[in-house]
Amino acid sequence: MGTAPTEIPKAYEPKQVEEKWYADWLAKGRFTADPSSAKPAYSIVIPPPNVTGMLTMGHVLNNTLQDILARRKRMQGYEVLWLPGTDHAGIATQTVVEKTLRKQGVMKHRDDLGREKFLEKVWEWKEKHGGIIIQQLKKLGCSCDWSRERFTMDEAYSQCVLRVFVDLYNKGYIVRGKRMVNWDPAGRTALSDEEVIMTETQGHLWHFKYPLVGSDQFVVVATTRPETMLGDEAVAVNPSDARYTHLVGHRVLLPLRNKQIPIIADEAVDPKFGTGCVKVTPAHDVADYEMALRHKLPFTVVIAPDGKMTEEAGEDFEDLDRFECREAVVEQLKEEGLLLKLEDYTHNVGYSERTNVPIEPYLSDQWFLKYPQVPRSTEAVEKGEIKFSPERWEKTYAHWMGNIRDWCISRQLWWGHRIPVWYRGEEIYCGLEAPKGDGWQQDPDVLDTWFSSWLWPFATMGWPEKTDTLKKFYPTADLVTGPDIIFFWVARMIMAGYEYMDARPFANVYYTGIIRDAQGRKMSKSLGNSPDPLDLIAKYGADGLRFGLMLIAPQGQDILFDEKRCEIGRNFMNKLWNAARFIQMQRATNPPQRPHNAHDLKILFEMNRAIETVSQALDEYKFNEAAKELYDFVWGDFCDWYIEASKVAPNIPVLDEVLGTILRLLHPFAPFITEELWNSTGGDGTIQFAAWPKAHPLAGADAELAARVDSLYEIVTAGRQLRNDYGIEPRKKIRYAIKPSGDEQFFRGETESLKLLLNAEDVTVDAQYAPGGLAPSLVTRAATIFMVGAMDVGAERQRLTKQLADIDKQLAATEAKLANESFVSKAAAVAVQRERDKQQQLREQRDKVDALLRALQ
RNA sequence: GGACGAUUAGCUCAGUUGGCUAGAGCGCUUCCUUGACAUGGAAGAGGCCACAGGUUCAAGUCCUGUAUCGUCCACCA
Repeated sequence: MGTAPTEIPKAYEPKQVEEKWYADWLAKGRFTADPSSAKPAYSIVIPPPNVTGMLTMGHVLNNTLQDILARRKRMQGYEVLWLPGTDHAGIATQTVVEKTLRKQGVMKHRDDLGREKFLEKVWEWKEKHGGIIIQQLKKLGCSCDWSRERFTMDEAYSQCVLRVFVDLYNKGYIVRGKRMVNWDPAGRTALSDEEVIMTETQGHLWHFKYPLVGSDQFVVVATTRPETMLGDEAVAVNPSDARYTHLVGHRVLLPLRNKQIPIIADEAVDPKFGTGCVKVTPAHDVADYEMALRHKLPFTVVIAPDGKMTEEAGEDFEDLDRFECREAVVEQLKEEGLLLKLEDYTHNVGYSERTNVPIEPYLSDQWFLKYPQVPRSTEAVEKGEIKFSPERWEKTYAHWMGNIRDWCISRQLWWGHRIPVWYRGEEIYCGLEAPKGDGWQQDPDVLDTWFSSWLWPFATMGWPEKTDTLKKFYPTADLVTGPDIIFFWVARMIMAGYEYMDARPFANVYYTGIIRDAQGRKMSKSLGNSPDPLDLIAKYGADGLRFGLMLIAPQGQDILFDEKRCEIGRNFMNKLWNAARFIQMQRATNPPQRPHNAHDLKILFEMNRAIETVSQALDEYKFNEAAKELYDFVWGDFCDWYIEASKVAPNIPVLDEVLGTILRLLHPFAPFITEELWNSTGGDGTIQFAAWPKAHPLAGADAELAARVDSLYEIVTAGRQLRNDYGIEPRKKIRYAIKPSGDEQFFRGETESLKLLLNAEDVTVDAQYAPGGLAPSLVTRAATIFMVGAMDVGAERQRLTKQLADIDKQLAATEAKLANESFVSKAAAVAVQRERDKQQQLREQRDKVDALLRALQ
C-alpha cells in the first residue's frame, strides 16, 4: 500500500463494484472448470429454470445457496464446476405462448397455425425471452461456468433424450397403452399424476332416481358430477349389501338417455356411503373404469378432449361445455321429477398444475414408463449413499418410491422432444432416425418435460460420450432444490443416474424452504406479492440481498420474506465497508509497530472461534447459522469492541489479519464487496481462490485471556450505564474510578483503553479505592466502578437496592440448588462446581453492593 | 383418512448432546452530527418458551396427549 489511498466513499455503493467485478471474473475465466485439473472435483448442476422465466425470490434463495457452496469449495482447493442451463418447460412455455398468440389475435387454437408454424412462434418467443433469467443470475453474482451452459432442447441434449427413450423402449420399460389418464381439457394433453393438484372444492352431491325396469320402483344414486350420467353403463352395489342384493341382475332405465343398464355387484362399493348405490361411468371415472373392466361394460365417451359433450351425450347436450351440461342435466332431471335432493358437499378435485382447470379422467392411448432402478434408488437414500438434508424428506421420498406408479410420459403438445416412434399400418418402429421406406408416420406427441430433466446431471456433461467433464465431475456433490420437486425431479434423476451412469447423480440433496411474503402467503404473480429481485439488487446491492436472505434461511423451514431483510444485509455490508475504511485511514497515519496487547489477543481468539463456527455451520448446510456468526463477529466483536479499543494504538497487522479473515469467510455470501475490499487492501487479483481460513493456535490468545478482556468490557458497559442513568450526554468527558477485586495490574495497564471506551478524561484504577464523598457506582464481577462527580443519593439507593434484589434472587436459586442433596450427589461434577463458583461470586458481589448501600445511610 | 413440520419478546426468528440470569434483528423509549460508519453509536423497556400430564437432581430442550396453523400424500361416488 503505502501510497496515498484514493478517497473511499463513506457509504458502500454496490452497483459499479458489482458490474466491474463480474465482468472481470468472466473475462478471466474464473468460473471455468478444468477437467484436467489435479485438484479434487466438486460439482453442482443447477436446477434449470424455465428458459423464458424471470428470476423469482425462490431462484435467489436457491442459487445463492449453490453459489455459497461453489465459492467456498474453490477456496478450499477444489476444482469446481457449477453447471448452469435452462429448461424448455414444455407445457408451461407452450401455454404462455398460446395465450399470447390468442391475445394478439394470431390464432384461436394452435391447430389454426399447424405444428410447423406454431413451433416457429415458440422458438421466436424463446429467442426473445430466453436467457433473461441467465442475465439475472449473473447480476446475483452466481459463479456458474457459463461456457458449459445447456438447454434441454439443444441438439446434443435432445439426442440424449431420444436415445434414452429408444433404450428404455427396447428394454421394455416404455410401453404404449390405452389407459385412464389425467386429461387437461384446456391444454388438451395428458398429464402425469404429479402435475395434478388436488384442491378442496365446494361442490354438491346430487341424489337422482333411476327407475327400475318393469317396476314403479327406483334406485337412488348420488353423484358430484351429474353430467357424467349421460355415459353411465351400470349401477353398482356392494354384494353383501342386503338392501340391494335382490336387485342385482335387474336393470334400470337411464334417465335422459332412455337406455337400459344393469345393476351389478362389486366390492369397490362402500355400502356406508350415500345410498350405497353408485352410478358407473366407465369412460369418465377411474374407479368406474376398473369396475367396468371387471364387468365387461362398454365405455361410452360423452366428454370430448376439449371438455365439450360428444354426440353420445345426446342431441340435447352435444357441444355443451361440461359444466354447462351439468346444469342442463340437473335441470332436466328436476323437470322429470328425478332429482331427489341436493346437498352441499366439500370434496377434492384435481386441477391442472398449469392451466388450473379441473382434470378430466380420460381414456386414451399414451406412452408409459415403468421406472427402472426402483429398488436400488430406494435403498440409496435409505442407506445414506445419497443424503437428504433436512433428513425428514427421506421419508417422503421413501413413501413415494414405495407406491410408485407408471409415469405417463406422452404429452399432446408440440413444444418438446417428439416421441421417436413411427407407425405404418400395424407396424411400429422406435429409433433415433425415421425408418427407411414410405408411409411411415411419426407419433405426434412430445415427451413430458421431466423426461428430459431427469437426465440433467449427465446429459449436460456430454453423455453418452465418456467426456473428460463427465469423468471428472460426475457424480456431482450437492443438489440444491425445493422439496416440491422431490418426485418430479430428484427421485427421477436418481433412477436415471443409476440406470445410465451406474452411479448416484449426487451425494447430497439440500432442500430449501419456500419463500413466502411477510403475511406467510406463497409468492405468486397473481397476488403481486413477489418482489422483483432485480429491484432489490438495485436498491440494496446483490450482496445485501444475498446476505439478508441467508440470515433468515433456516434449514428447510419456510421463509417469510420482508424487504427489511435486505436492509439488514445492506447495512451490514456498509458496516464492513466502513471498518475497512477505518483500517485504511489508520494505515495512512503509519502507527508504530507494537507487540500484541490483550485486545489483540482477544480478537484473534474470537476470530479463531468464528472460523470454526462458520466452517462447521457450512459443512452442515446451516447457512443461517454461518451468516449469523459472521454478523455477530464482524459487528460485535470486531467493530464495537476491537476497533474501538484499537483507537488507543492501532495494530495494523492484527487489523489486517482479522479483516482478511472476515473477507474470506464472507466471500461465499457476499462475493462482490469482499472482492473489492480484498483488492483495495492489498489483495492479489482475486479473493476467489484465497485459502479458506483455518483457526490457528496463537500464544496467549486463550479462553482465559478472553474472559479477562470480557470482564474489562463488562466494566466499560457498567460505566456507560452510570453515565446514562445520570443523564450525562455521551460526548461529555467525565472521571471514573475502578476498584478491581483482583488482577489490579491488568486493569491498571488498561487505563488508556478504559478512558477511550468510557470517554473519560481520567480513570483511576486502585484496589484500595474509596471515594472521597459519595459516588454513583456499579458492582461487576471483576470490579466496582465509580463515577466521580455527579451524585443523587435517592436515585443511587434505588439503583443499588434493585441490584441487590437481582443478586439475591440469583443467589437464592443457586443456594437452593446446592442445598438439594440429590443435585450435589447426582449432577455432573462440573455442574456442581459451576454452581459453587457462582455462589461464591454472587456472595462477594452482594457484600460489595451491600457495603455501598450502607455507606449511603 | 394418513405422514411431516410449526407454536419462544409487539413482529420475524436463534436456542447444538437436558445444566450460568432464555438470545438476536426489526419495532419501541432515552441520549448522541465524538475523525470508520446516522445504512451509525450508547443505554433501556419488553418473555407462564401454545396447553395438560410424565421422565429427571434439573425440561424451552426428552416422552405422551390436546389445541391451533401450515405442507405433502390418499380414486369413497
